[in-house]
Amino acid sequence: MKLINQLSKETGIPIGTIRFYEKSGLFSGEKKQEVTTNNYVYYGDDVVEKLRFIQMAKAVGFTLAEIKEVVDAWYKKQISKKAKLEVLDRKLVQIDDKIKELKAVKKQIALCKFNIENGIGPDNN
Amino acid sequence: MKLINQLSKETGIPIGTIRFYEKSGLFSGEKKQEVTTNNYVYYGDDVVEKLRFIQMAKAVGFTLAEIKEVVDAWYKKQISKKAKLEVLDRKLVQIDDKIKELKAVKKQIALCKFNIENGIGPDNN
DNA sequence: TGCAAGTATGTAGTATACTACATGGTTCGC
DNA sequence: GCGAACCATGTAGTATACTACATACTTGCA
Repeated sequence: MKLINQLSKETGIPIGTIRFYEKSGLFSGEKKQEVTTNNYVYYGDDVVEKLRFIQMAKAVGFTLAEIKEVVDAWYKKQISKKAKLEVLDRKLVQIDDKIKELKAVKKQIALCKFNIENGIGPDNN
Repeated sequence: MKLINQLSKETGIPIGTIRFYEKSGLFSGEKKQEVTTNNYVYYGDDVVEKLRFIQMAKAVGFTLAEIKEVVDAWYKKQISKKAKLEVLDRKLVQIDDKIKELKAVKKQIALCKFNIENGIGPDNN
């Protein structure tokens, strides 16, 4: 079990951001009932995994709300199997769309590069 | 030459957002000097192209500032050929990173789906 | 034991990207 | 020629995602 500082060191995510994510319901740590002198919160390895997932998902343009959907689909017992699978299938479609769009952007930039290399300017100005 | 309303209809981007993008320096329309009764702004087909590019680039997590870099690399005469190509190469690397991350997220979600389908819950709770 | 470093809680401020609203002028169709 | 629809400008508000700061308590080490 880790304290927040260690969590931050392992993931590179600032402590303030981790607290913000926790407050947003993306995961939660636990207080140890055997410790009564303080109210420090401890986090398991699953939180490190979730943080890494959040990092990746954010980097490709998912919002925290969207990421929370996926995390809930995996961790919340209250949600039915069918509902979970629906959420995940929707995300997979979204991801494929994003990959398609990235390839389109890549193509555009490559074309743009080619034109610059060959001294071809834009149509206007 | 199009007015802002037509631009909005062609791209599906709200007028307010288009104005915001223009104010952010992503592109600019022009006033027609032969028209003196109003100060309507007209946009060329290049603006439609830029808007579509912005849409795609935003969908995959690029910020307007990052998008502006690319647009400037293509349209600004003041920037040297070398500097332009550097910007574009950096973006291409970023895009490849994003594609890699999307594939990693996809793998994670597929695994998550597999586990749910087979009734395997998460380690904790 | 003293004090730097770590932790919790809460509030406020910032950056980005819109979004809405108010005002005032213009154009177009009937 | 009049009203609906459109245009420009400006200001303010909202949502998201942090980021910083103040306060106060706790821990660990010299």
